[in-house]
Amino acid sequence: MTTKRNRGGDAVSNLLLATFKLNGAFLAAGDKISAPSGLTSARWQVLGTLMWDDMTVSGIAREMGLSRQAVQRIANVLAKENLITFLDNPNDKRAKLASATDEGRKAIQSLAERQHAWANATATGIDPAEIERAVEVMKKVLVASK
Amino acid sequence: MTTKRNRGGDAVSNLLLATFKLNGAFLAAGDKISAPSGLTSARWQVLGTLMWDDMTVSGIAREMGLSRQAVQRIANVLAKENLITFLDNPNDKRAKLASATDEGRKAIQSLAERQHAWANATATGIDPAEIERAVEVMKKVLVASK
DNA sequence: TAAATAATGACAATATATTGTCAATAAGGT
DNA sequence: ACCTTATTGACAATATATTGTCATTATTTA
Repeated sequence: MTTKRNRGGDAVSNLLLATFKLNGAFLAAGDKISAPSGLTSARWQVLGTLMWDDMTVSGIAREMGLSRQAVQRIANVLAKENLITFLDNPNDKRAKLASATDEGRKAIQSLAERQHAWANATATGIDPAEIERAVEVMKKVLVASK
Repeated sequence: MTTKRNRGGDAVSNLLLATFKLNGAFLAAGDKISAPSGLTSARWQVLGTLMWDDMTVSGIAREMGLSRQAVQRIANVLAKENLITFLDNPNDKRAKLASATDEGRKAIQSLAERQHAWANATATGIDPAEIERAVEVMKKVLVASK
């Protein structure tokens, strides 16, 4: 006797497909939005994380849900482009603090306008509460999927 | 005067972050599920698309929302591993039909049990209707984001 | 039917991301 | 203090995915 998916299992499977597609679409949109600033979705995300707080690479990875090494690679690229710098971390000799430079902050700020316009446009015609509920469900599934 | 994100725009931005994280978690889960069959998330997805219908590489890409070349690469790998074959397509001399071999079908079937168990387990404790609503919202956003 | 346009796979370059290993450092438990 | 365990960045190998170009084949349009 084989295990069958129940209604919940089917729903999760459909959520999986929807997530893959939406992920691709969001990445494409992000690349379009960030291209004029010389960035990409991935670099924008890492740089954006550093807008308010200096953080270690490992910390960024945890916050973003990516592997440490993926973020490390991006951070090294950003450092080479002088969008971030690494500051000594008094709390850990290994893990320096990544910190956005003025140039990096400018790059992010120049994106904000386009990002806001895109996000607002994308949301038009959809009940915001609906989207917020969807996000809550996704967070639940995220925890349960592990 | 700069454009500010409204509630909908904020919601879409949060959806974006949730989508990225869930995408990563689903890929990790998929790799775990498919590893015992010698597959990965990506290969499983392409192979799975061919369970019922033979399709061209371009067709698979459209269905999956990936680039043509990404699917082409995976399909070539699957062909090399004898999990799919390319059949002549009477309708198009360029685009052969990718078709799952018996070996490929067996690989997918051996995954089904584990996938069902995972999907059911992931869904437990969450109202299926909630997940279904979330999927509908994501589809709406997918269309709007382009 | 002829010509313009689009779709397709091959090929290549590049970006993104995971996994694994290693040595250095940190953190926790005894 | 000591020892075990965990975290971290460097390095490397590999998988995933996009973008661009090209020649070939299909499709649409005039």
